[in-house]
Amino acid sequence: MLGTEYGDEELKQAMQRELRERLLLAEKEKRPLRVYCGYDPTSTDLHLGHTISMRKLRQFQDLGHEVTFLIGSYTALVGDPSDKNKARPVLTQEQVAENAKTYAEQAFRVLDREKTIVRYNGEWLSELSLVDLIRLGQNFTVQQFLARENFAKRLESGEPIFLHETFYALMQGYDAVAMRTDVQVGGTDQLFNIIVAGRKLQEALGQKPLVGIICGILPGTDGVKRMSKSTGNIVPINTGAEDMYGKVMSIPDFAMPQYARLVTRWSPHEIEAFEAGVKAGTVHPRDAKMKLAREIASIFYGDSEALTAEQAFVNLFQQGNIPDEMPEYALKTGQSVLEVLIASGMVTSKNEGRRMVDQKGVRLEGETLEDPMAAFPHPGVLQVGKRKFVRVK
RNA sequence: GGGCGGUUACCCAAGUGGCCAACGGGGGCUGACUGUAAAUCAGCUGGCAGAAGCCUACGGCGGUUCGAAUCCGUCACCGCCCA
Repeated sequence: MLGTEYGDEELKQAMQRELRERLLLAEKEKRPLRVYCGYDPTSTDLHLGHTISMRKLRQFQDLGHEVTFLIGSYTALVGDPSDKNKARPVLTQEQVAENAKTYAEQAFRVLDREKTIVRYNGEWLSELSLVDLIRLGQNFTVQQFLARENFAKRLESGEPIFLHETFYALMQGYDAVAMRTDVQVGGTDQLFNIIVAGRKLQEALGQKPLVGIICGILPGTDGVKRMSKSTGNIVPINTGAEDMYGKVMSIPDFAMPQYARLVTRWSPHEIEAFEAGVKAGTVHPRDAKMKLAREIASIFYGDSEALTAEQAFVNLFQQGNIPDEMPEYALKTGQSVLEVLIASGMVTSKNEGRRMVDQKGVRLEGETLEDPMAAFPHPGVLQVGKRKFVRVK
C-alpha cells in the first residue's frame, strides 16, 4: 500500500481490507493472485510515469503472484478520456500495432521477463458482439459518466464528448472480467475505470470484484503537468543513461519529492531523509537532484552507466566543457557561416540561423561568431546554443 | 431536420475592411545570472532577402473591393437550443 494514492481514506481502508482478505483466500485456494495493469500503446515510448505501476507489479511478482502486462491494443483504438480535457485522436490498428511492438521489451527493464505474462486485450475485446456490448452498457448510467470530472468539465466548457469515449471504461472493465482479475494496478486517473467499471462488471458477471491498487501520478519534466507524450514532458525509458540523467536534472526543484517517492527504489525513511535534507537546507538542492538523477538512471541502466552519465553531465553543464562525442560535418570550400549552420542541420532555416547568430548563440571553438554571411573561418567545434554541437572538419 | 453561435500561428486567445506576419498568455529558443538544462531577468519566436521588398498564412473553395483574418455566397467540421 506504500506510495498509493486513493484521494479518499475510506476507499483506501476498504481496499486494504479487501486485499488482505483476498490474499487469505488465495492462500486457501493455493493459487497466486492474478494481478495486472494495462498500458495503451498510444505512442512508441514507455516513460517514467508508466514505471510507477510497473514497480508495483514487480513487487507482486517478487512475492510470487501472477502478473500480466496487458497491452491495450484495443483500448488504444478508443483512447482513454481519463486524463484529457479533450478527445484523443483516433489511432489506426496499424499505428497501434507499430507502437505496441517494443512495449513489452521496454517493460522488462522493470518487470521480470521470466515471470511476466504479456497479453493483448484485442484477444477478447475483438470477440465481443454488439449484443455483448449492449449488455455491458446496461450496467452503467449516463449520469455516472457525466459525474466524472473530466466529462463534467468538458460538458461545461462546451467541448465535445464523443459517444465512443464512454466505451473506454466498459472495455477496460471487461479486461478485468476476461482475466478474472484479483488485483488491478493503475494511476489515480484510473479510479473510475478500475473501481467503478472493473468491479461493477465483475460483480454483474458473477466474479468477485477486484482490489484496486491506485498509484500516484508522476508530473513530467515541467514538474506540474502529468507526464505524457502529448504534453511533451516525458522521460522515456529507452533514452540512454545520459539523456535520462539530464532530463531528471531538468525537473524543477519542487518536483523532487514526488520523483523520490514515485520512481526511486528508496525506502520510506530514505525518502523522508532525502526530503528533510532538502527542506532544512543541509543538502544542496543541486546535489539532491544529482542523487535523484543517478538513482533513476541506475534503475534502468545500472550503476556504472549512471555514473558515467553523471560525469558527462558535470563535464558538459557544470564545467561548460564540450561533449566527447558529437556529429561531424565536412566543410565545403566557400561556405558561409549561415550555410554551414543549415547544411550541418544545426538550424532549420536561414532566418533561424541569423537569429542564432544575432543572439550570440553561435560559437566556434569558444569564439562567438558575429556575421552570418562571413566565410566560415576555420574547422573546429561549432556550438549552437547550449547543447548543440558539431565538429566541422 | 430547424434556429443561433463558432473555426485565427505549436496550444489558448485578441482582432470585425487598410496602421495585421496579426495584441496578450502558455510553450519553445537565445543571452545574462546561477546551483543545473531549476528559479529570476531581457530578447527572439512563418519563409526568402536582409536596405527596401517579396512570398506564404487567420477551416476549404468562390466572390465583392483599389485593398479582406475582417464583407457576401457555398462546403466541411464543432458547440448550444428546438425536434
